[in-house]
Amino acid sequence: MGLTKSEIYTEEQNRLANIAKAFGHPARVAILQHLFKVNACVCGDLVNEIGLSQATISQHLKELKNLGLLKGNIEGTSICYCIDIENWQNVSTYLQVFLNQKPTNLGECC
Amino acid sequence: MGLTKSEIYTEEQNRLANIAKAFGHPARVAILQHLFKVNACVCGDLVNEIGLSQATISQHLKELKNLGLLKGNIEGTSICYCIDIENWQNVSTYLQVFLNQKPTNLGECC
DNA sequence: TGTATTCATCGTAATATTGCAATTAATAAA
DNA sequence: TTTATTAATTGCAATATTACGATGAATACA
Repeated sequence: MGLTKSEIYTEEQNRLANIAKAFGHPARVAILQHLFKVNACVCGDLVNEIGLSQATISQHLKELKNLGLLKGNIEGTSICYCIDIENWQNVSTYLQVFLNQKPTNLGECC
Repeated sequence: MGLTKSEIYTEEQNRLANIAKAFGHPARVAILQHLFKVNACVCGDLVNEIGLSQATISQHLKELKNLGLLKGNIEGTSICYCIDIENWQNVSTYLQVFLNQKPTNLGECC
């Protein structure tokens, strides 16, 4: 039905999936990479840097902000975006614990 | 238009996004967690373990296989799935390089 | 040879996501 | 005040994803 049944999963499973989903689009990867490089960037610069419309960039920024990965300072009519390093590390670590898990016992069949 | 414009992104950006997308659904997180725990598991067990139909589980397994995260051995009428540890580590490391990047210069505004 | 079991695939329906044009809101500058 | 600039929001269209029932393919067992 296209509707993810979030209620049958654990908190951790839903949180991991939500975090991963934020990185699951090349536009958001590109935005994050650019912000890491310049570490201070207004929305308009991102529109020029990446080949998408201002409206679309704004939507992707919103998703990244919802996860707490970005923070922004208002500078006149523009907003300067940066990576929220502290939160980035929290989110990043949470995902990396999952990525670094090992099998509890060696496989007997494969 | 609902169509991701992959051609405007770098190889790396597309690859990172594809990897992240595989982890971007709680059912796939749950499947991977279970496989890590028991390290050998047929599809039917996953259907019981997770509350989804056999058809849906099979679809999710396909996506994980496409990324090379799983390998399977045929055992009679059933298939035994395991984590492909070597490939898991390749994929995992690729994503973690991205997650562990640092800003090149300190932000001046945020 | 059936029959049962197990997983894959197909068809479908519904929700989610992506992308953009148009509009709105807010501030700066004239 | 008016105009310009910048970003957010809204509304729409199209593609993508999720989920399941039905069906198909392959093997084990009788």
